[in-house]
Amino acid sequence: MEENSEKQLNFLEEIIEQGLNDGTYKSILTRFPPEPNGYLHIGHAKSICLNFGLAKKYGGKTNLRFDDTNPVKEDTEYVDSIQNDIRWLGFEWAGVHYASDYFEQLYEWAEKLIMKGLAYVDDQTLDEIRQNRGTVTSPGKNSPYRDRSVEENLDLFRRMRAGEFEDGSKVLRAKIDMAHPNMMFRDPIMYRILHAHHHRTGDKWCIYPMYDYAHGQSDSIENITHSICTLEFDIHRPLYDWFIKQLEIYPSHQYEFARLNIDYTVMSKRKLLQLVKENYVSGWDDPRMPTICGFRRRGYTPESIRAFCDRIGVAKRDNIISYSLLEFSLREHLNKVAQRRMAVLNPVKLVIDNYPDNQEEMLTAINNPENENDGTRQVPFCRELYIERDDFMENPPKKYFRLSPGNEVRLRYAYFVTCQSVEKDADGNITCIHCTYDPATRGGDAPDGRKVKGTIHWVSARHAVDAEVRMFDRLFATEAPDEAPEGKTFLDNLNPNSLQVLHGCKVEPCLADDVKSNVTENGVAAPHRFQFERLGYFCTDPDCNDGHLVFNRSCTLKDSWAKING
RNA sequence: UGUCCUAUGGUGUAACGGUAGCACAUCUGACUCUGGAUCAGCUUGUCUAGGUUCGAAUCCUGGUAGGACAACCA
Repeated sequence: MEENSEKQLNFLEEIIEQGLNDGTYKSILTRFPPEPNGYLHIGHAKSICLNFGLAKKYGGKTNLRFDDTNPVKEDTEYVDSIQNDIRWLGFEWAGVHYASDYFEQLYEWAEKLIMKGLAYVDDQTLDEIRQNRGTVTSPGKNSPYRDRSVEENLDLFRRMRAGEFEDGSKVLRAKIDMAHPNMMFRDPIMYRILHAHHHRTGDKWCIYPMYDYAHGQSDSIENITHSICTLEFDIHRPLYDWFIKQLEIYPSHQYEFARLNIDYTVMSKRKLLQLVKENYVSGWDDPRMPTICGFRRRGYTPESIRAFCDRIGVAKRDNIISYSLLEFSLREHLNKVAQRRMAVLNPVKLVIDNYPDNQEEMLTAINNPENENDGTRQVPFCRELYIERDDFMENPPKKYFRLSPGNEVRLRYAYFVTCQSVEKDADGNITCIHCTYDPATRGGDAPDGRKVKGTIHWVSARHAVDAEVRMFDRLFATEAPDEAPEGKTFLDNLNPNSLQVLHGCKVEPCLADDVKSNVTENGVAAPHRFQFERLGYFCTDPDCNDGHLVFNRSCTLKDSWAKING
């Protein structure tokens, strides 16, 4: 298995191993380069796991670099959240860098390019530049300012920096080829004038470099060996290489992989921002959001997200991963580590008529059958209990193993009970189920060896604690929410039932104590996670306070009854 | 009438000229004090047409399909 997985390398691992073997580099240095203009999402997690994971695997390092070349969109709120999320995922960077740290160097290199006759100041308007760029199938036209002298360009560029010109009145362009079949080469803009306050450099600059002029050089300055990015930058690579070549600086190389897509969700920062800003969700960390902080609040573990990223692989073809793979990764981890508790989400009262009214007892429950070290706990039991409404049917279909008139089931870790009768209200709703129990089955086993097919969970009505439980479903109702018909947008694909809040749920009393301690994960606050038996995995929400318990459903258990039942 | 990238089961991803494998999903069965977990098993795939070769998922050519590129965004 080990041997096998070592042999089956993805294309990036092959590139790295080849470079290591032929001595192109002694060790590798990667970077994760987010723009601080939004929160990280699961797609970034893929990139993080790749960049940090690859470096780790080959004994290299990874820099965190904020690509902060557009002051109007960026904010320190985002740089904080990004660092938080990377740490929580379990990765540590070698150094934190900012593209803005390199503004001075970038500026000097721009002058160098001007002096080599490879850059010029263009006075055309935005519109003119657009017009003259041509289209993908037709060549562009040279700017009338394209042949200014080196001296004039230098003078103008220095005055741009000095703040003599209005926003949008001039740009610095690389002088390449306005007829190039690759649009990226049609005299790409290197600098624009932006009299805007930058979150780090303040008002020092009024000209800011464009992505193409900043990214490769930033990689080069840091001696990044492998600059790994998503496919849409593929077409930028020749430009990336061009600047490095003309500047005669360290040759970092760019490699592209296909970004992550998951069904029933959207992955664009712009759309996620819109969901937040227009209040379709409660915030960036709404548990329905595909953001890292959303998944964290939903109860996902760093381990499960890393396992997911491992499993989806990496290649260059477009892909849409099934959400169920994410849930599988979560269940796989939580099944091993989450303690079990009993909680009744939709309670109906059950009375054991032959159990003495004045009697109470404690029963022993196993905390986690997957981990003996988690031990056991005591659960209070008495004459009156709550069970799940779904666990009783007056007229059950075939193969229904749960409680029904005359049928015997096991109350988990407690007793066998048999349903004798039900009480109903005027509308015919069941208000109370009457049972008798067999005292000999204490703990859940029958000394006479008789078996029951069904085991149901319960909580003592006298001891239960109230809780609010938030049931989440997919945020979008359609598999590919980005694909909206004419006149519609992705917002029309929102699932109106993505959140269902349940009040008056009844949970085991010990949960009230469980919730009191603080949990951190890699230094970041994290929720308590439990398996509510037979229901799914749930975690505490930050909205919990002293008198009020709030749980989020992270995911359900696999439910083969639901399948049978349709 | 552009340049570039991509094409393997339902979904992902391996196979590097020599037995198409793995995971998820699906379906069967076993087991079970969670209709969970676990275990065993079944079904399902090389876009297409040529070419090279003893042999092609793999190399070559054409086609088809999908994607990226025409922000003073990244």
